[in-house]
Amino acid sequence: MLIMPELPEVETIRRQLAPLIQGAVIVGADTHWSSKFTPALDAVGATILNLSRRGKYLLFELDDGNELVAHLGMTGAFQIVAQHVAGSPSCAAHGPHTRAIWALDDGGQLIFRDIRRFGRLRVVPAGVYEDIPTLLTMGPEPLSDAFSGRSLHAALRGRSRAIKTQLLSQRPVAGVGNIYADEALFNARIDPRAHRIGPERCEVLASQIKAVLQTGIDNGGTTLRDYVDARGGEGGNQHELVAYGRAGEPCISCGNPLHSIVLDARTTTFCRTCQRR
DNA sequence: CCAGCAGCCTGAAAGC
DNA sequence: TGCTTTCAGGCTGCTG
Repeated sequence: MLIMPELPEVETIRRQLAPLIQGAVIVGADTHWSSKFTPALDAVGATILNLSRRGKYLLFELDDGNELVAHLGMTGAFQIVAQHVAGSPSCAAHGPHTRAIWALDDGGQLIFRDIRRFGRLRVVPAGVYEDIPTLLTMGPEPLSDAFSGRSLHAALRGRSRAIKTQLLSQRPVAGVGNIYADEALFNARIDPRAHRIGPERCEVLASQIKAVLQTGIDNGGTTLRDYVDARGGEGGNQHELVAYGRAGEPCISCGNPLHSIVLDARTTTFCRTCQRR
């Protein structure tokens, strides 16, 4: 499975998973040996009260005052195995890419798979993110009123890096990754390498960030290759993409071929004609 | 404080 | 055909 979980994909997983695990007691666990995943063992004994999201992070609220913080990295995915499974939970029993498994009191199991192991699991006191710098310094939720053209412009002030790099840093706004950054910048007609964005263009960009993320959620996320969500289904947002993954194909606005560059080690697709610095 | 960048990973695709 | 190389990229942690 290849997935690229940005805010819409994580939100889709959250909505599907939440009703299946709320109120469940974690009665056992097993993890991959890496310290990226072993902290999952610390959740054993707790009850899952709620599942929320901050940017691209999933937050499992536990009844002992702690929080299980999950980041899906590039290829992470959650799945519920509903049928009763006898014996201790075992990652090895669920294929080569299972990195964590939690046994629930109803006999089911919550499974975290992650082929490339870019994901990470941690248990921290609720809301205490001192050891998770990206979460600690994360900007406002893009679909909240706290994020606006004004807040974006203020966040960019005094920074010198390219606008796309800023967006991916999670600091001006939470949850934007490579796909939706390219889409929003295309729709806002802003060159991803632009360094200075005035108040008016920040208004347009903020509006487009909200729009592409909301559309992504409405479509159940973007499916690349054989990505599947928590239900094993696939999203439909890939059919809406106008920039990401379309290098060499005609711009939907001017018809010229879209251009591809590498910006901060990330593939970046944009229109040289329509998008201005 | 900020900018820049190597490193982490593995399967798919491309190259030879 | 089969082996090797390249590519994908969110975040962390180090250096300057």
